[in-house]
Amino acid sequence: MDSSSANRRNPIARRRILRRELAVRGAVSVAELSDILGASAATIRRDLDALAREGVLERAHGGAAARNLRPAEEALAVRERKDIEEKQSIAHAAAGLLKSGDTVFMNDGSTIMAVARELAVAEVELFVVTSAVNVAHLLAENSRLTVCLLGGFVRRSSLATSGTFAETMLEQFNADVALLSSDGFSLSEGLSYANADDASVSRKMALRAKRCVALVTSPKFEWNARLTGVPIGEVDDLVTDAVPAGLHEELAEAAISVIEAPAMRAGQAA
Amino acid sequence: MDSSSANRRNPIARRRILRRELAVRGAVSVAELSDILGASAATIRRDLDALAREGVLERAHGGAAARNLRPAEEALAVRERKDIEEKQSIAHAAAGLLKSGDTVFMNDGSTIMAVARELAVAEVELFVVTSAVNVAHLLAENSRLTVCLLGGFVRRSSLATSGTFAETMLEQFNADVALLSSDGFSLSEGLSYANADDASVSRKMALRAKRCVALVTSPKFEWNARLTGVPIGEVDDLVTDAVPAGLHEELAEAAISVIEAPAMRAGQAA
DNA sequence: AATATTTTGATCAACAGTGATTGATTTCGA
DNA sequence: TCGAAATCAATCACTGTTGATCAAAATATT
Repeated sequence: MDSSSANRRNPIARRRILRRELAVRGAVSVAELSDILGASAATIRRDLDALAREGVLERAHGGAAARNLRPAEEALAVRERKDIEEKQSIAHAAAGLLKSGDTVFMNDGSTIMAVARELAVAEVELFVVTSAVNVAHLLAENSRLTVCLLGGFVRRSSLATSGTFAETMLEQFNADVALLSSDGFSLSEGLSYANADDASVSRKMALRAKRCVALVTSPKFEWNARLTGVPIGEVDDLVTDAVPAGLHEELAEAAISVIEAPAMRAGQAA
Repeated sequence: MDSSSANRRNPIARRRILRRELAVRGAVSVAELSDILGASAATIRRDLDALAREGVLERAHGGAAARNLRPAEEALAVRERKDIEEKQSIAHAAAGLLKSGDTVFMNDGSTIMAVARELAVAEVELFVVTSAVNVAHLLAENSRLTVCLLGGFVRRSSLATSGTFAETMLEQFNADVALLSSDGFSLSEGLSYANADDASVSRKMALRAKRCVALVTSPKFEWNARLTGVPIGEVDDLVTDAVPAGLHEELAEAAISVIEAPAMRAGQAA
């Protein structure tokens, strides 16, 4: 009724109806749509292909299905996929800094998750304190590692715990190393975060660890996220895939030792 | 209703329903799916094979089992698969006891994980406090649920947190309902556990909740595990697939209300 | 008004998804 | 351990879908 009245209309209107129809029904067939919208199958197919390119839906033989990855899951999945190579080499280098017996803080984020994957196959024995549920989930399966998970509310977007519980608990630990990722990094603001909980937990980790190692992928350089978490003075080491030109000297002045681990696209050394 | 309306449709929609079915039930048979989805067994088999290649599930003769569990920890996976139908119907019944706004304690174990799967697709809004990392991991993705994870050491065998941290934290909550699984159940010893941490956390949950609901699969009846966790007096409700003959009266005397949710092997009501 | 650009619908050969059939394989109960 | 029943992989024919191409129509541009 509603839809048929808007038949013979322009592409934008048609696609809007199409999207709504898809949202309501979850999945639609080309034939149905052609019927509802009064357009030929060819047109519908073109629409669907376009919307698929936009990522709104998933094409299938005979029709399409709405993309309902849960928002959180999708966001995480996308983040996981970004700059994978860079994150992996950073993670590998960072894991190399740890030695058996160390107590390690790890906050959350896709770079940290990459470190966790490294640790899962490494041979060091560690005591790991983390706020990331997925990191704990992965590492707890390993007998070489003792995993302590900070308690508190689990945030949907990042699957990390936060809040008073987490911070109070954190205050009872003293770590050798804190491995910290962030949303932004600059010499003026240090490690910055889009989320207040992340910022707060990360700062506390930095303060309570002897050595603070920042894991920063190159796109994050010279970018300040909303909140400053760890001031630059707290940072001892910086692990990154590539340091922007001109930053080397300033980092040296700030007494930050830099470990460069360039991403290896194809081949890689053992 | 939900599934049948989207029947005879495109592959993606079908596979999505299939995945959801799998997520909720933990395991599915080709015959059931063929019935539910209105597709031939050949098609279902092709779907399952495809999803198995994606690593979503594990193929088996006659059906498939969910595999959202980590690749490791075989023991957990095995326990997960034991008495699946019983656990599912218990989980379904237990989930039905909860109403929006409730604060719920959940300990850990495969039965509890089954409840989590139910809650993931249910429509209640809850505040969930749990010691199980995998439960938190699953539920945190859901916007209807606020998840609070107890902190502390993550045990490898069960992927649950325990220790002083967890217990101290637990003491700050007051719940409406505690959903508790156990390793053994008897009228003399109540809920018993093989692990001291489990016993201790569960007891504390029972004490701090207005209503204590025990989830017990029938093989656990009249079996006392090493440690008593929750004394029988604390138990208000018992959800189980089948109560052994003769136990009904004694349970009534102990003022425990029994909810029997027999396992459904093949057909199931919508 | 004339022309360029985009959108649309029709046609058709190639193709993918489905269900049925078959004979091999596995599972389960006796 | 054996045999019956269920499940499987492989194959085939059928149907509906696809993408490409092209001409007509609608729309925008000059």
